[in-house]
Amino acid sequence: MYALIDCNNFFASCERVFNPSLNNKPVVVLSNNDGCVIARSNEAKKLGIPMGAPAFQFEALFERHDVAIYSTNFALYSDMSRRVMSILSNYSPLQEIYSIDECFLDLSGILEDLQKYGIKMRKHVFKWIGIPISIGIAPTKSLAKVANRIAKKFPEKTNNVYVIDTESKREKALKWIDVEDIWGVGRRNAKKLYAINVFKGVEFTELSEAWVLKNMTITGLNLQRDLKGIPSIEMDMSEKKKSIATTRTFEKEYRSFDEVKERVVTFTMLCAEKLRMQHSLCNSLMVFIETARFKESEEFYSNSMLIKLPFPTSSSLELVKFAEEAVQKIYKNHKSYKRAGVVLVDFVSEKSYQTSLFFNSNPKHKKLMEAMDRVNHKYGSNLIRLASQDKGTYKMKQQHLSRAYTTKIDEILEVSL
DNA sequence: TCTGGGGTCCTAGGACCC
DNA sequence: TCTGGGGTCCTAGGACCC
Repeated sequence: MYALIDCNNFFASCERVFNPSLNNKPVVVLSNNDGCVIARSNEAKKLGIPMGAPAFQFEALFERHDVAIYSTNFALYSDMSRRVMSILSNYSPLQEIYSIDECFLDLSGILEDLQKYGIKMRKHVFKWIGIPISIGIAPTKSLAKVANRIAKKFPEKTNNVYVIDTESKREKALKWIDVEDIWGVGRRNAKKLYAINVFKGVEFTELSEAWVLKNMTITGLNLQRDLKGIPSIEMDMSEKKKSIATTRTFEKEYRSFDEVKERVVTFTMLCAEKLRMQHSLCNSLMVFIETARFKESEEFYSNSMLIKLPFPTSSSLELVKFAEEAVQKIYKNHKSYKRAGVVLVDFVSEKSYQTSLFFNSNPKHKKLMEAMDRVNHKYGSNLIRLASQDKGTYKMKQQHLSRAYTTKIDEILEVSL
């Protein structure tokens, strides 16, 4: 059996932990630059504020209903996540951290009543961290997702824990769930399914495998089998990321190459630091820039460049050089840039990798980077930086930022990068 | 005035090989 | 009337997730 544990309205719940006066009140958390709504308390959901809603369109409604508004505080949320995950890891040796607020546990070999086991986890996390969670338990991962949805939808009846452990419960659950609400069925697939009169989960499981494979690829077929109760989606316990990205929408539009370049350099520095943290080297680097996509008065321009590196590296100095080269090639004059990003891909382990006959990463950089990371970690991530980085003079719009209650103050600054 | 950020996996088609 | 067959690797783009 697998459990899927999910924190309820995670970001909003994090804010509530440190400000209990928000309990029973509508709370929303906004994306960077206070742009979109990215988390809502149940009360806010009831007011009809949709996920991803542009904040400026809902200002009047926020005002009218006295909605508590927060800027995104990732230093806080990621630290709270770490704590929740750490507690949950006590309930199984096999934990897949699926996202900042969700994890799967493999419950094989747990002899206790699983409903009680789930309730125990819930109480434990709430008592120690103050975050409410919901738990779905079932014979496969996708069914655990369905069970979790039921636990959330009927909190009183289920105590926020629902177990699918019989064939009749599985059928009942699949008759209940709409096909578009199934994990792995997005808008596109839902449309295809509606077109052939498939609306409920159970109808999806009755489709021929050939149809599913043809129209929804192997991913869809694995999902279908998984929902039938045949485990077809494996646990993924790997801790290393396969790509690392830093992308930002700017607080204003940049017209000069130097401004755009400085931001790209800083993004590369952040990516490189994360890359070193997981002891990987990367073989490719992608840079993209784009103009304001919602502006009708100017034509939208977006371009990207993927650079295949001559050698694998995690040196900030080397990666920055390639990133500058890339941004130079895609930057066009007389445009106003609103967003840019850097993505590192194609990783190898720093412990064993193929060296090149002719070119290799400068061996001196390894120690330099180690020293830099150590200093920046201890004294704040801006202490040692490249001259070509931005000077931190730009300011992200964060009018409603809470404190980094559980971490150092300088990590707030890191978020603003 | 104002619309986020960070991931994973799969596939078709091109380029190349013998 | 008519021009082979069998592969691999890479990449861009699509679809999905939170």
